[in-house]
Amino acid sequence: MCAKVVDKEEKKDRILKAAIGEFAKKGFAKTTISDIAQAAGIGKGTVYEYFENKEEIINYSFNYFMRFMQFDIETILITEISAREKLEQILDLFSDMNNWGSTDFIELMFDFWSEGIKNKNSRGGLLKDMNKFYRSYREIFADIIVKGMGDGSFRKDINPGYIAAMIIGCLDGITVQWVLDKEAIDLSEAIKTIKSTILKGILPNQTGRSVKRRPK
Amino acid sequence: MCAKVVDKEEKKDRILKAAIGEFAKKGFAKTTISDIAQAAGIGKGTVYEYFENKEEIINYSFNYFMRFMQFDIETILITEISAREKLEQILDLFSDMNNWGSTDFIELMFDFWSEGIKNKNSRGGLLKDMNKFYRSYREIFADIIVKGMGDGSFRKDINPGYIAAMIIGCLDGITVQWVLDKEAIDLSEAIKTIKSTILKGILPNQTGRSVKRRPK
Amino acid sequence: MCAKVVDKEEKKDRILKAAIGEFAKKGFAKTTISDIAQAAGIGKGTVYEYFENKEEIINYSFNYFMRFMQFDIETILITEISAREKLEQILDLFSDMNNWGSTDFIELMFDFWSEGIKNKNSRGGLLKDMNKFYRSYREIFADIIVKGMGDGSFRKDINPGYIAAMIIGCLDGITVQWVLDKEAIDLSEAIKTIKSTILKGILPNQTGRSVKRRPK
Amino acid sequence: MCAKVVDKEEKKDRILKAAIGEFAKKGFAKTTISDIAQAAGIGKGTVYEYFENKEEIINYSFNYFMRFMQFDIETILITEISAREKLEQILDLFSDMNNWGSTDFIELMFDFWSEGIKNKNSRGGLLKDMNKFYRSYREIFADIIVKGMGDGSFRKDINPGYIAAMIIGCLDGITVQWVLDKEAIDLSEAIKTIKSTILKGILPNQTGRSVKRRPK
DNA sequence: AATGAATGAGCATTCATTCAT
DNA sequence: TATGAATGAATGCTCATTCAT
Repeated sequence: MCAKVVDKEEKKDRILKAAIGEFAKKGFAKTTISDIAQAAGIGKGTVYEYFENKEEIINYSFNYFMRFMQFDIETILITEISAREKLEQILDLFSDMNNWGSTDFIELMFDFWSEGIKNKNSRGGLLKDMNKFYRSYREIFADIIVKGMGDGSFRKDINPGYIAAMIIGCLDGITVQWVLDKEAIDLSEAIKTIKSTILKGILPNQTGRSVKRRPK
Repeated sequence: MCAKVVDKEEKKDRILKAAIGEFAKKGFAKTTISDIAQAAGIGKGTVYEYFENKEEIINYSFNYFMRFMQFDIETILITEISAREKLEQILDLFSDMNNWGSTDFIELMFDFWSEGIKNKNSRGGLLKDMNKFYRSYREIFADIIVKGMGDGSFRKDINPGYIAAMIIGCLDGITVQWVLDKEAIDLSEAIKTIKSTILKGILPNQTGRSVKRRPK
Repeated sequence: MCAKVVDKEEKKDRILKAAIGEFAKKGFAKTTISDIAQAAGIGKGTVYEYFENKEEIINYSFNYFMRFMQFDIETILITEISAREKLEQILDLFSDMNNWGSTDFIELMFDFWSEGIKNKNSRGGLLKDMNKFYRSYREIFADIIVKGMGDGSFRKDINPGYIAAMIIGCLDGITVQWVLDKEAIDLSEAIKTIKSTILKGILPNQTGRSVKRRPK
Repeated sequence: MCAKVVDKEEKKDRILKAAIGEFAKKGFAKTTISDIAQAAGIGKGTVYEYFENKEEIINYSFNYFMRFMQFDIETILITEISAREKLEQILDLFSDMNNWGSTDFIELMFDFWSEGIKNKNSRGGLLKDMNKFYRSYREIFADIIVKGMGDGSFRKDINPGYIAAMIIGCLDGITVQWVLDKEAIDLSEAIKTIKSTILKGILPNQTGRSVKRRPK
């Protein structure tokens, strides 16, 4: 009776975009399918034509969410600069969050963590997606570290994977503190500290000079 | 005048303990008041004799939750050891989480973050409590840093508060990654990296000694 | 675009009718949404598709209730008869209540009064509706009185508005006594008394003269 | 263990007085046993030592309620004045309600009517009490009417019982309208109208003048 | 395909009543 | 007697999901 040719993927995207917007505003729990449908400009029932249930929307929305969170790391990665500079520039990117109008999207991260871990034992793809994301993120940092280790910018006795995990953890963790208590934490200042401290931690001792000065 | 005598505080505690247990298992959203009552071995209505509503239980449970999370930092703090050693020992404590049977309680942290931030605009005491906790935690670390800076163990050009925030953030952040993806992250290994990297980042350049030995 | 087509107003009416029936049987307090849904032959949740909450159902039901209570005054009003005759005929209508199978609906009036006054301080529309009804009712009677005053059927020294309020009050009040204690009050008899007493009260003095002037 | 000698009746009264106060403030439905106990300055459980259940409190409270409503009719009744004057003075008493600080107690009447009629089919004593009250009230008025009929103050062709019912109904009914819509009804003015209209309705025809003009 | 009307499982919360002390 | 802690039945309301159109 009612037929229409539709780009299914386009519409799915539209719903997801709407969902993320609502999720950011109210969190998963307080966002209803109705909210999402309305935000997407479609009928409530239509949502179920594209997603099995609310959980699936949440799961799918993670990748969409990451697009909002994504900093333009790519550009930095392909630039011809030293590993150390790459690292520094990427870290600097995070200070930008300071200038976002609201931290709604960042706060949504809490919901994803919570939801993801709850799906731990289910077939749920969310945790898998989240971990895929974290793993690839770690890899990016690890690659830089490895590169730096290779050209002597960084110490040789470090484990690139864990340094990567640590850097990401540091950023996540400081973001948590900042989002929860903006009065207590100045994000830029915090990231400056992270940058310089971690760099000192992975840069070779006294660089070449000291080695030269004090050869064995 | 002659009524059943009950240690209200003791009972409140019992309910809270039961609540935390249920929350850890199922998260806030999926834990019903009935669950809590049953876990506490009391009637549903009784819960409301001790708490206004579910939200209040959640709020109160944070402090209870922290007791579970609390590592025995106190002992380390009062021990007569160097700032550096204190720092190292405290960080080592976190590796213990590895040996906890389940990470249910740690995962609950996600719910607290999520719930706390949702109360952002309400009079809700949860966010306040969480921030109080984080602030005092930062202070503990900052005090150690300051001490270390005073006795020359640590560099003088660092900001103790942000170093503290960074350490805590690092631990939180790495815990997140570990909890989400235990296969990818070995907690002990990660903490070793954090420990050594941050220490290198805040320890003074080995310059002092070399300078002495080789003054200009 | 292609959705179930429902006459929302028709359905709202159906729910209201069911609600009124339940209310009449059990009163507001003891009527549950479930009762109403069941009586309307729909699901509990459906009720909430049409009404915000129970209070709204009560408020809306007043107008519906009045339809049950409404006597066919209109017909009398448009008939070409004297003011006095109109008044008498309208009062006679009330004797009809005698022949209603049950007084459940009349008794419901008590609930409306009680509920309406409780909404006194809220934005609640019930009291407003009730007062609107009473005001318009008074106006109807007042108009008749004024007409009768104009053509000399009624005394000139009476206040039509208060006479109207008195007549309505009389009817309400006698109904209360009758409903509460049918053994003690014979409605028809009571209304006869009201009719003749009030008429004597508002008819001009000296009926005797007219009899003399226009003897049969 | 806990013994105390108590005047049971005195305490029952205290509870009833407290109950009526709470009922007037919030109505039956919204008044909890807790409220009553607190207002009476006793424990919740103690209430049940004196009353079977909430319904019984309501039932018993009617007589208490009437005490608040009672106007000092007695004084007027025993005064040596004419029947007509008695009637007028009693009616005037009702104008006093105007000066009561609040109409909470009057509004409670709605609850009693509603509750009373609901007990219609139960053994409930409330309806019985209410009817007893109304019957005795009618009797008081009827007695005055009869007296007036006897001494020629009032017409002989009236039914004292129904005139009494009508007067009381009039007062009840006008009070309802006034309580619901004080802006629309001026109680004193309304009672003036009632007084003069009913009096004209029951006073013998044509007063002295017509008699003088057309003596038999 | 699209829709939104219909639904009922599920939950937080209230409160009259009981009963151990 | 007096009490208030304990209780669970009862209820209003929400919302994910279904399905007739």
